[in-house]
Amino acid sequence: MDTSALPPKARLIRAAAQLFRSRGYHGVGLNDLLSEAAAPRGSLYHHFPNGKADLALAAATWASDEMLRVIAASFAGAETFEDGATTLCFKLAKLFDLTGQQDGCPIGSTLFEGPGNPDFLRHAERCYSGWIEEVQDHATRFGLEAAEARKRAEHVFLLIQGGWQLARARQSSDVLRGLPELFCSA
Amino acid sequence: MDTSALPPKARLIRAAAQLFRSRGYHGVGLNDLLSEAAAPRGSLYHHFPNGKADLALAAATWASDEMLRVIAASFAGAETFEDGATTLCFKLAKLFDLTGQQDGCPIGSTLFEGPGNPDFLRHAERCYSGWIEEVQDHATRFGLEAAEARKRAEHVFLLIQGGWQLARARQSSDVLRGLPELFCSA
DNA sequence: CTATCACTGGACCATTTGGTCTAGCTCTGT
DNA sequence: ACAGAGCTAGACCAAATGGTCCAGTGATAG
Repeated sequence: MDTSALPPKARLIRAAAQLFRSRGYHGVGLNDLLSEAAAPRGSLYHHFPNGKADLALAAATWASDEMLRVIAASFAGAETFEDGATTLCFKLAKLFDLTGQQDGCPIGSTLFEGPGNPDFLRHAERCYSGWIEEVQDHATRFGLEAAEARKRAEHVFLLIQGGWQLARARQSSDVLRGLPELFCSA
Repeated sequence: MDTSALPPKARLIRAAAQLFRSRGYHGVGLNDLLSEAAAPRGSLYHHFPNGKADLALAAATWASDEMLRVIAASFAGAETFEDGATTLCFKLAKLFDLTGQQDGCPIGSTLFEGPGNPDFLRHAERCYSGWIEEVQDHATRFGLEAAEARKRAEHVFLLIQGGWQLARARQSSDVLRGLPELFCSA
């Protein structure tokens, strides 16, 4: 992805999302961040007055929105709920391979570390809820009753989260590709 | 847990396991670590020549062994596989509550950050494999055929991993307690 | 043309980071 | 009693960290 044409703020967000996802919030220094984004220090603190923390929140939001788009795209051409969820798993597997096979959930990696920062956890909760609701909406669209739809959506969410974790440890996207077998038999 | 009577090496490992689990590898400084363990710097580098990295590996091993014990205990008095797995989820929910409702998987939090360190990922993979095999063994013990046992074990593992993540974001152990509903209907 | 403004560039700073080193302590076995 | 290993204590260090500050720059509005 060539980001050199984007305005600095967007470059910062993308660089942050990418780096945090693979090394975690505390694992990324401002120097890494700024050189990756090819932006000077001043820009960061102009666009994000609270510095690293603000940037992390923005990066998480951006990554979360991307994820929503992936979910929507997966279910767009689906015939059934299982069909859409399966496509989603395969898309994520492909993404996992593209990003070097060692990135976890963009939200978790970015936000699960600021101990004294309740904003981080609250934001993570909001992102995750958004994902689950998006999947749930597609489930109801396929005719599932509300409670059942929620259950199926959470099931898929949990499997994907777990799958990311295991895929990371194994450095293999096969885990993600094997997920459909688990929620289809249900 | 009173660790003041333990030898310094054990105190370091326990403190490391606890701190890494809630703040991640890079989120914990040596100062935090040493003051939590009430051990001087010299001890750390005597017992763990490679410093923080060695300690993290040791802490992960220790945490992984604890987890194996929890799994074994959960299945010990179980009548069926689902029974044991359910007990496991409830035990983990309790543990989650006890540790302040914001700790994730001890392995993931500790080992998924050292970017240039392949040992970390390999070690994580070994720990996870150990957990899955332990669950799988109990599944076969209850009469499940090998392939089916592995599938069920992986399913439970993935749900628990995902559950940890979501529980952390929601700061609620209810997610963990709701997992049995998902693997029992399968 | 010029005043204003959002933005950039980078020098600079206090603090913290992970890590080294060595003097001395405390156990052991003889 | 003594030697020597095993271990502890903490002073010390270079490098990196997140953050501040302000002089400039370029575009836009009057």
